[in-house]
Amino acid sequence: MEYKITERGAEIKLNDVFNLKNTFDCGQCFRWTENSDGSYSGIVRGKYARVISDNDTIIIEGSNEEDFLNIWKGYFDLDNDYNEIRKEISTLSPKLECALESIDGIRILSQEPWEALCSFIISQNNNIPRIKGIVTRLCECFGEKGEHGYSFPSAKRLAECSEEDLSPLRAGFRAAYISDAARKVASGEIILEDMYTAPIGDCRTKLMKIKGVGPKVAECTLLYGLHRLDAFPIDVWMKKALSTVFSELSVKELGSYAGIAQQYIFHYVRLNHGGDATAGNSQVS
DNA sequence: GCCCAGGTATAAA
DNA sequence: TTTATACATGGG
Repeated sequence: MEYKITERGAEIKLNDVFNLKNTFDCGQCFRWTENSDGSYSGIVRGKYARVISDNDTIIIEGSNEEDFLNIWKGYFDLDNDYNEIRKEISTLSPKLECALESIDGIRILSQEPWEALCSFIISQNNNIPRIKGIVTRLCECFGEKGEHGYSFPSAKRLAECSEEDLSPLRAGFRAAYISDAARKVASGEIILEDMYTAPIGDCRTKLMKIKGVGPKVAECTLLYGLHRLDAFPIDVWMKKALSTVFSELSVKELGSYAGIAQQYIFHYVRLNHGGDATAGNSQVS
């Protein structure tokens, strides 16, 4: 990865691919919006950027060098070479090899831990358009207004809210879960930042003390919010597909890139099983 | 209208 | 330990 800073922003030359659509619209994040020219706009840690993809170059418009190094490089996981990761994973199984080809250029974002936790609490038994709507209203109601939009509200800010205060979100039964998560994080009962390095089993256990956080939300929080590539949400919600399509694989075999592998598997199953990711029945010879 | 959403809490088997 | 249901809301 090489980068240079121009008046336009940060320009990055990659060894691997960065497919914006596959990355931003796959359900790992809910705050990026596509522009009419195929670029995407979003706000991370209160900083706005517009991302443009041009072959092996991506441009993070609006980023200076400091923000590139402190925010965007880590957020977009630019130090990881996904070609190398793909090679490593693809040796495990021919079926998995197909999965890897089916969804090229996806990257696992390293989102803000609290935003990820909150977003995936909202995501349960919900669809992506509505998740985005609730998250948008959450930011508009309780985030800080900047030049280009709102930041994601802090746990502290949300911990101050009653459930009635959260009613404009129209989050349904999830409002109580958001409150409980905000209180536990704001009080220090749960320290998300420790989970970058703590044993992953301990992280799961702690996260699941929050009301409304089960195995799936916990894994997603770890994968997308703490960049734990060893987290593996697919293992807990897509057992059928995993057992029928990739029965020969285990999380252990997928190694430290289990999270990335799960993204490929998810898209493969969606593409090859009529969009029903939970089906996984008999279509594999 | 009807079905259901990359789930979870709760109450039974 | 596994299996069934309710849950708030609204997208398609």
